[in-house]
Amino acid sequence: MTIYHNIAVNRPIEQLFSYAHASALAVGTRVVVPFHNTQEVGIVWQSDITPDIDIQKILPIQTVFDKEPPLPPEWIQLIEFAAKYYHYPVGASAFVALPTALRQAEPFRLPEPDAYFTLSDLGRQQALPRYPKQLALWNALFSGSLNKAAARQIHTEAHKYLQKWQELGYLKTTDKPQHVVFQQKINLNREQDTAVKTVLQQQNTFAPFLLWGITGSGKTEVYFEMMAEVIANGGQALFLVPEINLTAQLLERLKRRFPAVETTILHSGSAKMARCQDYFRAMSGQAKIVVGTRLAVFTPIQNLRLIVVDEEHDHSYKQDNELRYNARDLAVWRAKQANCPVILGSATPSLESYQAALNGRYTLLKLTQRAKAQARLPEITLIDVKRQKLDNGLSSNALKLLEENIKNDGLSLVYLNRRGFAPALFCGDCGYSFSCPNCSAKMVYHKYQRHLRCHHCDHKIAVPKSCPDCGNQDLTAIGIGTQRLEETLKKRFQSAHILRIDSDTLSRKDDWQKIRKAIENKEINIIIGTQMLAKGHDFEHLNLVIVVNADGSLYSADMRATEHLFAELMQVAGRAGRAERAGEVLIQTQLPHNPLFTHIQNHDWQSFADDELARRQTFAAPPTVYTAAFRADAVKLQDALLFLQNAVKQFVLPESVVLYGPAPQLMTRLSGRERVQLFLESKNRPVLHAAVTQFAQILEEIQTGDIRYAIDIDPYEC
DNA sequence: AGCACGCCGACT
DNA sequence: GTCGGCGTGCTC
Repeated sequence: MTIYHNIAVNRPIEQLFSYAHASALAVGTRVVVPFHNTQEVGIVWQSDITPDIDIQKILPIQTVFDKEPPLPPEWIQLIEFAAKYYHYPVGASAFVALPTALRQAEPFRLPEPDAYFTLSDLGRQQALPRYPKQLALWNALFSGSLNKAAARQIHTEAHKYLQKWQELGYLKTTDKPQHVVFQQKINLNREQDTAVKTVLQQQNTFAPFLLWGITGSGKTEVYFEMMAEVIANGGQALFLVPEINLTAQLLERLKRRFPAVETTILHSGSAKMARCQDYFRAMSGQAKIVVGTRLAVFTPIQNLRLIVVDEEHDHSYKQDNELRYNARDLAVWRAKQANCPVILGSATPSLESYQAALNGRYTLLKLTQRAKAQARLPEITLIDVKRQKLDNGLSSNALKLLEENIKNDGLSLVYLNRRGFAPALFCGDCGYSFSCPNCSAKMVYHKYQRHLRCHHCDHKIAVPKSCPDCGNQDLTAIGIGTQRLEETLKKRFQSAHILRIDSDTLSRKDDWQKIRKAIENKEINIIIGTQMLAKGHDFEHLNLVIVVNADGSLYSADMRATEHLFAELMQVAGRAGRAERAGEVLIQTQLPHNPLFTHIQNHDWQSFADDELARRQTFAAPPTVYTAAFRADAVKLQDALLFLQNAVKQFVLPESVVLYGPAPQLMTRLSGRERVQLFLESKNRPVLHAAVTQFAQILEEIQTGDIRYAIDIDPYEC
């Protein structure tokens, strides 16, 4: 008997390919098939089909990985949806979503089914261990059951003690986890409690929530409480965090709150095999909590009962290459598929989610109080730096506050989102500036590395001795970067301990632990930091934040720039005064009258969002309309431009779709290629989708030679 | 994406 | 006469 199957392969081509096998294979099975003149990994996408090509041409499937459980139908549906929605080939989409070990043409050996340990009756009568780590393990075994992986999360030497206690007869093993009892119950305030109860009432229905909670309002406790309940009922929870937020701090909190719950952490750093195991542990229902960055949204989860998307406004949920998906949006789709609640949480929600809450698609939950009653919101002061003389970018007010804070043994953060010594080097005579040969950007002056570097393509040149145009040797560094701030502050406060933290100083991963310790031990007076520091890292005693330059994005044409700046400033400001000591924030700006700052000073996200939403309405910008971007690049600008222009000529613009462009992108040159773009917008999503499909077809037909292009649905940059 | 096929310039 | 440039087209 011959059964035909449609197989998805990892190629950027739209079609599936038909192959023959002696028996019907389950959809989702991994296979190896002959393709072109090599072997390719494939996934059975459709089983038992009637092929639409000549049967003579159909080749047999070569290998079937039948020891692996097939990917579940829900996963196939999810990929299918993502591929269609983001206009990316389905085969390639599937392989973006798969852990690397499963992209290889090798069988994956499943880990042994886990044994679960719990205390036996004899064990329950024994005296408690004396050492804290052992005690923690004991407590976890007392209140629930643990497999080895979960035990190791509590105590790295757990296997030793498990063996010892088992030999003594203190333990019994089961193949199913015991009902899990939770150790500590956290006291929630009324708002937190209401949020938890509201969500839990809808446990078995698709229910999207927007959880708006000011910084320090205890969103994490709310998530944990809901997760606890869902897990106690036998379900699994998916917890998405932005890239930068997957910190040791969060993992410690999870471990403390869920000592006896099997947790899986998926991120780009985890080893290939480990990630693959996690995939299967989640798929089989073993892992109760799946934590991860955007990629984790594709984890197959057997009994998904709750999804949390923390910091839902964060742009790192959007992938900006290959399959350009937004994990937050796919999370909502998954919740609908699984009939479970999804919570999008943020102190500064995205306007998309806010609008959804306003028109009733999402339920809005509010946390307006700081969880620690004594922790007050920081006082925010604006400094108009337009007419003030600055000392290397710092106002006299800023310097005064820093000096006082050093005296008082406080911790200050000087925030500037710009690495290097100075963002540009100019000739003092003729005004020549050094630009990157590959990109439309100035080269950044790095004083200590003695080079100029492009922050977009990483092109480096030695610091020039003289102007190539007029020969003048007087070259001046214009503007302020973190290196220059560091130099200035070290000169000024010679006895203070000053630490610069940006991606230039933090090259090695383990550096961070040491730095954390030093900061927590109050060995540091001033931290100079970039965006890296703004998110996810709490330092209890941080009480002064100086924002050196808040304006960059206010001059930009990007609609979302303001939204982004607001979130960034709120986040940075939120670093201050988490403990009992009141925090102080100083923002240096040239545009103090921009209404954005009033809202920042009042800690008033909602007014900001209302204003901004009204503005978007008048400009017919997202989220009022849906958008799609088409970006093309070529070595010559003209080629890329003509490519899109020719497509427009053939395009039949549907009613209620608006076309903008094509025009050069904001950053026209990047890595030696010239980039142009075009937008389609519509109030109606299906209409837009149809228009995009039509346009994509034209592009595919006329694409030649050097031109590359990409489709970006719901783009962030526009 | 790969990889082969295919039709025009500089080489033993 | 051939080696090889990368433009075009196909992969069950």
